[in-house]
Amino acid sequence: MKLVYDLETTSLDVHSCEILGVAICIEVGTAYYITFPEDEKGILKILKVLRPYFEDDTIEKVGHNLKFDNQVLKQYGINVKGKLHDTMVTDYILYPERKKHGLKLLSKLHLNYKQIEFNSIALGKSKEKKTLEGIDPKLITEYACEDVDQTLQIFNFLYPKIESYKLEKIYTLDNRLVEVLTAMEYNGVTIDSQKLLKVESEIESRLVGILESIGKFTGANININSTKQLNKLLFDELYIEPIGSKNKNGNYSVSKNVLKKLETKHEIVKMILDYRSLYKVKSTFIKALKKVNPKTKKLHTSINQTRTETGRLSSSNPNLQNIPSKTIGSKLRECFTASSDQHSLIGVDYSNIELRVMAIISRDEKMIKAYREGIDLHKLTASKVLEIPYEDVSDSQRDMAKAINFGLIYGMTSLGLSESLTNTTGSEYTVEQCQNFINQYFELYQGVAKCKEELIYKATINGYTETLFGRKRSLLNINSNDSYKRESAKRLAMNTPIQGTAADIIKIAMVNIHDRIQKEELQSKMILQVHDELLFDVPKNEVVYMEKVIKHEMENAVHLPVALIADLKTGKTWADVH
DNA sequence: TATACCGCGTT
DNA sequence: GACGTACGCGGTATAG
Repeated sequence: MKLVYDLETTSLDVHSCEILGVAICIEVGTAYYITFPEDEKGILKILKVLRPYFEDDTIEKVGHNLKFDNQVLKQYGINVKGKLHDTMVTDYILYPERKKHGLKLLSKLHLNYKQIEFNSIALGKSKEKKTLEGIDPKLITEYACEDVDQTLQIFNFLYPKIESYKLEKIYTLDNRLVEVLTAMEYNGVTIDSQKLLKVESEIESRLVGILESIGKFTGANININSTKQLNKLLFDELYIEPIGSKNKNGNYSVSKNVLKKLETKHEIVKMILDYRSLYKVKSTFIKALKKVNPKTKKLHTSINQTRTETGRLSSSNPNLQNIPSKTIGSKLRECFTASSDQHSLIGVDYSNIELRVMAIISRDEKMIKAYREGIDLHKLTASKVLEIPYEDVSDSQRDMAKAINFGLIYGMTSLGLSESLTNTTGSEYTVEQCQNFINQYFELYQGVAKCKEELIYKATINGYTETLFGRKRSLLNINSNDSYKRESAKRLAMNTPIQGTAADIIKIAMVNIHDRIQKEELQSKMILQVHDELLFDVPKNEVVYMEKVIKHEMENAVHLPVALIADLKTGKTWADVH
């Protein structure tokens, strides 16, 4: 038996919404039984009746976006147990290239059924604030029961495809991850708001200072944030010679890279660059960290499981995966703290996971040997490409090689590499030099060169590319007549297996760590994932044990020809442990 | 008000 | 004419 359910709530905020009703659908043979409490006051009664079923781990659960419903239930003290089948996740696994996986859309696409639209029954002016609060229970009942019925039908339609597309491993992994992400979102992260305000005022005063300096060269109220106004100022009024050509809006690019090249032409350019980076921090990141939930006093991000084409997770409202880490960024990461004085943060990241995956997928002998012998791969690359002894590789030469190694993962072209090298090393590299580096690179790592050709060939035949665990991404443009589209698809044929396999691996580790925490009834909490990094909030008496658990589960998530290494740090703030 | 585009933070 | 992956989001400009 499977229990299918769908909650209707007063809002999308899991920490402050109220449940208006629960639609339940149980499949008995081929007949469905659907119910929904029409009496608003009956909710608690209904939940009481349903609780044993929700918490019964022998009953499998089916739902659409269970991460939401299960958080709401948790808010009501119900911990859902048992195997989860999420139709949103299932559709994503089958069709990751489709950006949307909403229930109504799936109903139309897969069952050709037109569902009642939420907006047609909900009240509210702006579309963000629509609510079911105060709506006739009969209407909600009709709506909710249709939702839950369609969910089961979609499940029955999609589930067999998982097997026929050989996606069982990924299906199990991603659906088990639902429970992990539910807990992570629900836990939230602790923000030191006092410190945040200090950082903000510091930035504000620096911004005021810079604006004053800039004012000496400009008319009254110029808006530095406007690329159009900046064009007028730099190129028309200050007669700086522009670089490159005009974009489709008739402006020259005034991006960071361009401005850096213009820095020597006028002292205002440096000021603009400083202004930009500070303003970005204030307008984007400080603002984001202020979204602490007043009820829980935590910052709750949304961890999206169905938005990327590679299998990675993404984070939004706010995005906590792009909090700066360099220079000024460390100030921001200091604001992410342990939840109390009795807790610590543990930060852990996979060392070079994508390059290790590259070595594994390509079975390149030199790469594998280097990792087995603990040789620094960036240094090795530098020594071979630059034809100098391994011991003589300088830090900047290592940086250069690192950029090449990364470029490889992204499917570098000589032009892209020269941009990147000029950026990361600060000195100029011609396109010809870079083409030479690339040639040297593939000469050195012949297994990688061969693997690249194979992956492209396979994608051409299959129309898709896949990770080590069988996660697929279709590449319809791989045979396109448009060479730009075709070359782009070729890069994806190579990049997706690497990025996606790394994503699969950390997901496996997350599930296993979460299982340990549950089974051993530990109080530690996983609170963030940033692609190759995990962050935990840990009671001090569990620190030593958790360090062992986390490191072990990450390094042993899978067993492959190249070992995985997890570097771990414990401290008070995210800045300490990164 | 909605959409397009630029720019930029992370990996 | 562009020109290395994957994202989310803040800003201005413009269309309706």
